[in-house]
Amino acid sequence: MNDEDAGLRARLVETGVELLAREGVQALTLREIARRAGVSHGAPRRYFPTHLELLSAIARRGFAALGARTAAAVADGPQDPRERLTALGRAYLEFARTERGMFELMFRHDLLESNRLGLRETSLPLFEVLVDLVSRARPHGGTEPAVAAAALWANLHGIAQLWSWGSLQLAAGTEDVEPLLHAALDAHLGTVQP
Amino acid sequence: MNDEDAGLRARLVETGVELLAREGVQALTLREIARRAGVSHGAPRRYFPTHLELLSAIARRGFAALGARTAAAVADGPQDPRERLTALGRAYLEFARTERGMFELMFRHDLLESNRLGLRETSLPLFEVLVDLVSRARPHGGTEPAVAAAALWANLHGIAQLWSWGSLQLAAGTEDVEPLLHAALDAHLGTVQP
DNA sequence: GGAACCGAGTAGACAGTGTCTACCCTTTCC
DNA sequence: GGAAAGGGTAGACACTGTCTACTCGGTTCC
Repeated sequence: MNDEDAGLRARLVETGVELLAREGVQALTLREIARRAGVSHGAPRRYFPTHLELLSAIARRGFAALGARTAAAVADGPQDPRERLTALGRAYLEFARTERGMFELMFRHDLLESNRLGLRETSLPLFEVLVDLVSRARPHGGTEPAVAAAALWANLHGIAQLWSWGSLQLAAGTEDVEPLLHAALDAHLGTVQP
Repeated sequence: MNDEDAGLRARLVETGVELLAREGVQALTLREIARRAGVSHGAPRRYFPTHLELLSAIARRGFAALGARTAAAVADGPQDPRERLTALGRAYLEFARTERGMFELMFRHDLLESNRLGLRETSLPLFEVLVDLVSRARPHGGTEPAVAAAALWANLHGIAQLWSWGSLQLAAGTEDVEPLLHAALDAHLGTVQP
């Protein structure tokens, strides 16, 4: 009882994150999380009145991680906005690939609707970075920057989503997601004509 | 028992489709479907060994409907490939909006993984139409047609997905999805410079 | 210092779920 | 006419999420 005790609340979320990574989203039972955290099945109820609220807390960790990872990718690379967008997109797709269960949980409709996710706080920063980069990479664009950024985001998300279940690689006829990423970036930012 | 009797199998799927449209995906319990179909909870087991297989059969109806609707939209309009792609995209988004529950069910990961969906048969035709239209609307494109079509599809799908839970309209600052559709089409097909 | 209280976790109940198994009932076949 | 078999019933089982009564260790009163 020394390792990051900090109350049961945090331990439950932590346990959930690990369980999710290890065994997938269908393993995220309220009782199973409680079991792994070493408490009775009624204990979580004090902190999370319902199962969905616990899942939302876990998903929020995912949004934070995704935001941090994409932000790091953007900060690391060179300054060229297009390069940064490439890094951002790659990080997004990489997250969806490696953190499959988390990514699936994050975008579950029943979670998003009963919105205790606080998306406004957790994912708007990421989006603002995106708007900034897009408007700098595409200075003479016709469509409004926010709309263009939203369209690009949707493209990244769609690629991540469809890629994760293999139908897209079948359609595109490639085993690598990189061509799709570049196709999306070329499309939304304009191909540099040599 | 005259109304489209045709065996319990079809009736279960039909009941599931209606229940899904009326009450959403969380209402699609095996027992509830059986109840509404007027049989005992063990009856479906003869035709669908597991709950997932019944859900897959229902989802397959969704893919068929989506394919039919987009095909009709493409066939109806004018011949210009870009106009047809606009109609296709609009039909796709409209389907996601009006058939929310079905759309959600169709792209559930646990369904897609244990793949009894037969996606190769149900959604590849739609994709081939897409490839054809894209290559005609974008005759001098740099990227391979299949990849470009896949990227566009992913964009449509991402817009549908993100739009359906309201974060995208918040981000893009619009209540209408049409600007996003046009942004995506402009991006992937190239803006016609006047 | 003892009593009242209160936060935190336990344990059992309850309805509902998916799956499995034993049991009917009707129809068909020979 | 009796056997066989397909198609549906009904009950059991383990499991889930939620609710409620309870316990137990500390803290706070007076």
